[in-house]
Amino acid sequence: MRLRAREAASTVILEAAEEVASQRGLEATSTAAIAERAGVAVGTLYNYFPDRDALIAALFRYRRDELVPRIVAAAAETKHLPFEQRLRAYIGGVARVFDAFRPFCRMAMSAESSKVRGKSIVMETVTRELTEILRPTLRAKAEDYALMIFGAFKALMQFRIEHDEAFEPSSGMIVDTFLQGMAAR
Amino acid sequence: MRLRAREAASTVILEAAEEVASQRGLEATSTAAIAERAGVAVGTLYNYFPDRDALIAALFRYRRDELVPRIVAAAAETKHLPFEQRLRAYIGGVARVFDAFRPFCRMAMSAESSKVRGKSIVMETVTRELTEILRPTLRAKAEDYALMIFGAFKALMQFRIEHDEAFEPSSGMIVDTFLQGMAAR
Amino acid sequence: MRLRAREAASTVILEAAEEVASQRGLEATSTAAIAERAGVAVGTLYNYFPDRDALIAALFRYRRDELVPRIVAAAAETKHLPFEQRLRAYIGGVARVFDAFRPFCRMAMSAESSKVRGKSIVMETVTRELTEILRPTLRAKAEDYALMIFGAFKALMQFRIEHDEAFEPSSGMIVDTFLQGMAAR
Amino acid sequence: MRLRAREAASTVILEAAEEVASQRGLEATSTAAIAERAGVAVGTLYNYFPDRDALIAALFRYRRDELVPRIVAAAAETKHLPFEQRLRAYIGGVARVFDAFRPFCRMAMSAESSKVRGKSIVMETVTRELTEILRPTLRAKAEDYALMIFGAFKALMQFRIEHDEAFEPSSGMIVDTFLQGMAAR
DNA sequence: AATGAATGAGTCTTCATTCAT
DNA sequence: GATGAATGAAGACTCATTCAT
Repeated sequence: MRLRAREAASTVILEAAEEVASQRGLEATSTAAIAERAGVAVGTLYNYFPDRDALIAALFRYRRDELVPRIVAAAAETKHLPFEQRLRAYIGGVARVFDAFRPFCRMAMSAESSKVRGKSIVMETVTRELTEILRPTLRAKAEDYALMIFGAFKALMQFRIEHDEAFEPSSGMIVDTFLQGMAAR
Repeated sequence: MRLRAREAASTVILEAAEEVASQRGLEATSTAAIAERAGVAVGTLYNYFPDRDALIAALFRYRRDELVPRIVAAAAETKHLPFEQRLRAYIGGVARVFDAFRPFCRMAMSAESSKVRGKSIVMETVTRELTEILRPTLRAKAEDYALMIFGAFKALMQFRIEHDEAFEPSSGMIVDTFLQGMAAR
Repeated sequence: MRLRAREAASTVILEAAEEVASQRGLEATSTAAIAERAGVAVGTLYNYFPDRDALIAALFRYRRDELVPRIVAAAAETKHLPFEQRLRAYIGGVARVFDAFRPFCRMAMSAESSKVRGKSIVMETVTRELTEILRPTLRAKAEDYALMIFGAFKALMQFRIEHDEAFEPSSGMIVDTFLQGMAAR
Repeated sequence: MRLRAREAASTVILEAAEEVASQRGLEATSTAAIAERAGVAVGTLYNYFPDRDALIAALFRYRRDELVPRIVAAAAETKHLPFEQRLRAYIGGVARVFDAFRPFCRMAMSAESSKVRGKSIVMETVTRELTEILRPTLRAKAEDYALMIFGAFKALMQFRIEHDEAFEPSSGMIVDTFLQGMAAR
C-alpha cells in the first residue's frame, strides 16, 4: 500500500508535467511549473525522480507503457485480415488510441526536436508495425510508404488537435487515399 | 549603400544563427553562439535585432523570402498544366527548393515545437498553394489532402535528411501514391 | 530504564554520525546519511536532538565525556612523578587514549574549521592540563610550550592516521624533543 | 591593458572570496557572498571562473604564487648558513611571510578539511623545505621533526591569529625549543 | 516514539540583455 | 557602430526540518 501511494504520487507528478508540457512545450516546462500544477513542492519531485530529465523520460515511458500495448493489440487483432482491411483496421485502431491520449500526443509532437531518451518509441512502434503490415504486399517500398502514411497521419492529427476535433473519423480517408489515390477524380 | 552594409551584416548574423540552430537545435542556440559563429560581439546582434526572439523570427522571414518566391514561381509555372502534371511539377519543384536549403529545413523541422512567430510561414505557403492546386479537382477535401501530402512529404524528407540523401528523387513517389494509391498491388 | 533506552538509541545515532563524519568529513555529513547508518528514520534524529548542530555538538560532548576522564586520570596518575617523567607519562597516556579513538580523532581533526560548539573541548582539556604540568617548571612560557607540544603532537598524529599507523610509539619522540631538543645532533 | 583589467577584476573577486572565507570558513562562503563583497553581480564571477570550485582553487593558487616564491627565497638565502642559524633564519622567514598574509592563513587553516585541489601546497612546500634543511643533520628522523616543527609553528600561529597578535616574534622560541629543548629548566 | 514523504529556503549556474568605452 | 564585461532574473537541485500517520 505504501508502494501504491508512491505510484499514485508519481502519477500525479507525471500528469502535471504532461499538462504543462502540452500547453507550453517541453523545454518551457520548469520544475517549478510541474510542482505547482501537481500541487506539491519542488523538492517533492526529487523524491520521485533523480532529476528533471529523468522525470521527462519517465513521462514518456509512462504513456508509452499505456499506448504501446494498445497499439500492439490493435495490430494483433488484425493479423488474420486481408491486406486492405488489415491496414484500415490498424490505422483506425491507432487513431482511436491517439484520440484517447490527446494531451500526450500534443506534447509528443511538440517535442519532436528534443533529446529525451525514449521519446519517440511510440512513433517508432507505429512505423515499424505499419512497415510489417505493408511488407508482404509492397516489398522494398514498405518502409517509405510507412513513413508517408504516418506522416500524413500526423499532419492530419496535428491539425485536428489544433482545432479540437476528434481525429479518428479522418483515419478512413488516409487509408482510402493510400489504397486508391485521392478520391473523386 | 549604408543600408546595403546593414543588410550584409544582418545576413551574416542570420546565417550564423541558421548554422548553429541546424546543428544544436533552436532552443540550444544561444546569442553567444550566434555571435561567435558570425564573428561579431553579442552586443552587435542587438544593433540589428531588438532581441533573440526577433532574430530567430527574422531568420525564418529571411529564408521564407528566398524560399517562398521560388515556390510561388514553381507553382506559377505549372498553372497551365493539367491537374496531374501540375501536382507532379509542383511537388518536384518544392522538393528541389528544399534540397537547396537543407540546413534551413533541418532547423525548421527541429523547431516545429517552438513558438517562433512566422516560423511556419513556409510550411503554410506550401500547404496553401497545394490546397489551391487541389481545390478545382477535389473540392471540400482539398485542404485535408494538402495536409496529408505535405505530411507525407515532410516525413520522407526528414528521413532523407537524417540519412544525408537527396530528397527530390523521392518526390515522384509521393505524387504517384496520392494519384493512384500505393504502387505494385 | 526508559532513560536507559533513550540513552542507547541516542548513542547509536552519535556513533553513526561519527562513522560517517570520519569518512566524508563533518560538513558532508547529512542527516540522511546519519539516519541511514544508524538504521533509523531521519525524523527519529529529531526526537533526540533539536537540530543537526545540536547532534554534532552532542557527538563531541559524548566523546569528550569518554576521553576527558581518561585523560584526566592519566594526568592524575602522574601527579606524584617528577617533571620529566610526568610529562612523558602524560603525553604517552594521551597518545594511548587517542589511538583508542581514531575515528573520533580523524573526524575532530577534519573539523577544525567548523563552528561546532564544544568541538575543541578535548583539545582544550589536553592543552590546559599540559599547561598545568609545565607551569611549575616553565612559568610564563608554559602556555606557549603547551600549544607547541600539542601542535607537534597533532601534526604527527595526523600523519600517522593518514598512513594508518599507531601513533603512541611516536609519543616518546615528542617528549624527548621538547626536553632536550632534536636528537642526534 | 585589457588583460590588465581582467587581472584586476579577477583579483578583486579572489580577495573578496578570501575575506569572506577567512571570516565564515570556506564551506560557508557562497557565490552570493563573494559577489556581494566584491561589489559585483553573481554572474560576473562566472566571467572569470568556470565554477565555484575553480574560483576557490584559483584563490589558493593566487596566494600560493605569492607565498611560495617568498618562502623559497627565504630558504635559498639561508643555504650557506650553518645548520642552527639556517633553521632559525628559515623559520623566521616563513613566519614573516605568514604574518604578511594573515587572512589567507586564517582561511587556509580553517580549510584543512576541505577537498580543494592545491589547497595545501604552501604547507607542503614548507614541510618539504624544512625536511631538506633537517636531513643532513637528522637523517631518517628529518621528516618527523619537520612535521613536529611545523605543527608547533601552526599551533602557535593559530593562537596568535586568534588573539590578533603578530606571530613572527614567537618564531625564535620554536627554534630554540627544537634545538635545545624547552628553556629555563 | 518511529517513520519517511513533503517542504521550501538557499545554492550554484546560465544566459538574454544592457551599456560604458 | 562595435565591443564584451556586467547584470540579475530564472532555472535546477539539495538538504535540514516538519508533521501526519
